[in-house]
Amino acid sequence: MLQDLEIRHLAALQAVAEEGSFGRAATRLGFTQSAVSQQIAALERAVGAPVFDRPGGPRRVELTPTGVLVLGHAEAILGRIRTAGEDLARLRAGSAGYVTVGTFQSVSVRILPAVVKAMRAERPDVEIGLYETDEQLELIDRLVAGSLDLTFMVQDVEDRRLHITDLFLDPFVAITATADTPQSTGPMSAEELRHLPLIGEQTSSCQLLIDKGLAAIGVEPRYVFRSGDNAALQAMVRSGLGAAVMPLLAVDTDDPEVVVRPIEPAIPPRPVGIASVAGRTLAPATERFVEVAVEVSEPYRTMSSRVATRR
Amino acid sequence: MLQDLEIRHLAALQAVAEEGSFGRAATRLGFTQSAVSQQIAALERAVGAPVFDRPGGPRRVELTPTGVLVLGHAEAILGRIRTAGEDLARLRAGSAGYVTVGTFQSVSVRILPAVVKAMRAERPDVEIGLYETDEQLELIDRLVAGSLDLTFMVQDVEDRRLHITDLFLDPFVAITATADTPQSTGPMSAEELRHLPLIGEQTSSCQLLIDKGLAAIGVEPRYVFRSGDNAALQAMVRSGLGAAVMPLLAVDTDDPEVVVRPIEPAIPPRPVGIASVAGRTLAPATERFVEVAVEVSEPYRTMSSRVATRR
DNA sequence: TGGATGTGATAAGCTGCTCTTATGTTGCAA
DNA sequence: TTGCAACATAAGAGCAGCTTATCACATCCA
Repeated sequence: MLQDLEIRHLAALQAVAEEGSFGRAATRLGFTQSAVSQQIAALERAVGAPVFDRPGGPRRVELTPTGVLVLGHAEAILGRIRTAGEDLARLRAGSAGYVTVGTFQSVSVRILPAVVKAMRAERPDVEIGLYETDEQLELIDRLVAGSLDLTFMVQDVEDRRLHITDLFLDPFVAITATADTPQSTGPMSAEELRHLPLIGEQTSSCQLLIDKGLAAIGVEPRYVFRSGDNAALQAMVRSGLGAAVMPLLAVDTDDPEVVVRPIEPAIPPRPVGIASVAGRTLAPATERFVEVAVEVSEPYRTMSSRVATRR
Repeated sequence: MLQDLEIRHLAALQAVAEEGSFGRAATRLGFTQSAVSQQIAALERAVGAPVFDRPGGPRRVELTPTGVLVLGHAEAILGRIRTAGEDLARLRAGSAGYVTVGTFQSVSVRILPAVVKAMRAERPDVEIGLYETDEQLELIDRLVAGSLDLTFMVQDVEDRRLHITDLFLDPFVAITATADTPQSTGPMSAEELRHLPLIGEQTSSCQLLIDKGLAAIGVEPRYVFRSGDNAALQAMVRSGLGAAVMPLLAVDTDDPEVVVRPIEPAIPPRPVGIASVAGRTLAPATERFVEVAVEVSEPYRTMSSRVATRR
């Protein structure tokens, strides 16, 4: 019975309660008195009891206790609809919303701070949530499952479920301790790599790429230490434990104690992109996030081409 | 545009979101797939954007960001309707609700405690609000204005706006200090009253009734003290300052230091009743309050007839 | 690769709701 | 009593929304 309630009935209830008259309420709503009368009758049928006392004659109609109760709920519902409209307007304008983004270590450190800063400056009401892991498959699973709107990723696989926006090519470089690199910083040869003790990541999607790349140029790496943390890895190199092959993005290039050297012959750079689920509608704020990510990674596009093409 | 939203559309949105399929949602709602498809289309027209991504084929349809937002509001609204139904059921059963009652001093002390106690025992979820004043016109104004559901009153006027339930006749009696009343407690004669110093109320609707009644039996009262508080008044009598003419209900008959005596010839008792606004629908809890008031004042009906008929 | 299956969209037709217009009914006021 | 003002009700017109039937499309499996 209550299922037959209609929003229009609730609006009529509110208007009549405020005006104290079916006729005036009808004028306000743009209906005839008869229509409002029938709407209230329908509402009373749905509710199962009269909502107005009609004293007859020129006196105001007044709410019954039932009417007072229903009006309370009606105003809450009508208010909800009003705020829903405001929320929709903000969502449409992209000025508000949630964006949940998957990320991994090197992006978190080099790219994300600038993206988040730009978004906060441009659209302060957009909330950004982050989820970081170096397991790319987990990022993709979460993206497809819907708990992420976007995720940064390395495009090492084709996945037709994803729509990927390219950001830049991140070349693999070798880093060695400055103290252990007397000669001028030329490229690192495969021959040299073959004999150096290496420091690597824990087994991860990135490390697999590195090993595959090294194998392609005939290097079977000899790891003497592994760490899951890029900064720790670089500290090991700095202390002279060995060299490392890392994606450029993961390297702190401001560190004077290490030398960054391209690898010769180059191994294929990892393409970094940002992915959404193919066919899924994105909120404007989310689409803007992608654009901002493209803008912010502009320097890495030129830099990577500089390093990558220097072979 | 948002005005075209219908509750049925919101229910469809919720069902489809939960089922992940238009067809299954339709089954659940008792419609055909086509109907649900059209309902969602209508909702999307009202909202101005798609609420579902339809991947095509046997995959689940998924909410867009707009859909997530609208669904949030939809569930709030549907929840409101559900709780409205529950509230209505309770109101209908009379097991809950607000009753606001006007009262005056003597009723507050002698009648109300028993009524409130009985109501609380019988319907613990009914809330009772009280408003007390000895200005009867104010009680009636508030009742008619709607800030009171009921009011206790003395029926000294005809008022066609009110619907009055009789409770009992409250006789006027004389009280004198036990110490000053050596002879056995016979009725108080007009002659005796004429010579006694009297203690009276402040000018109030009740005091006016008393003076009118006394005038009718040829007594022009000589007041030596006035108080607005019945207990204070009785204390004055107790201390020997004079006698008092009071409605029986206002007298603490358990006080051994005062003697309660009928007046001879009797002056017309005041009829105590409980009033609601004529034509106004009362909540079941409110109607029950009136019934309980009638039950509780039963002893006063027999007592008043006992005293009043003894003339 | 091609058909079977499952899914949503769309067209057509019909039902029924919800308006409007017109009139009835009721309570108040003069 | 009459007149007025307000809500209720009846009847009809228009249209929204449902059902049936069909299309279009993607996946899955042989």
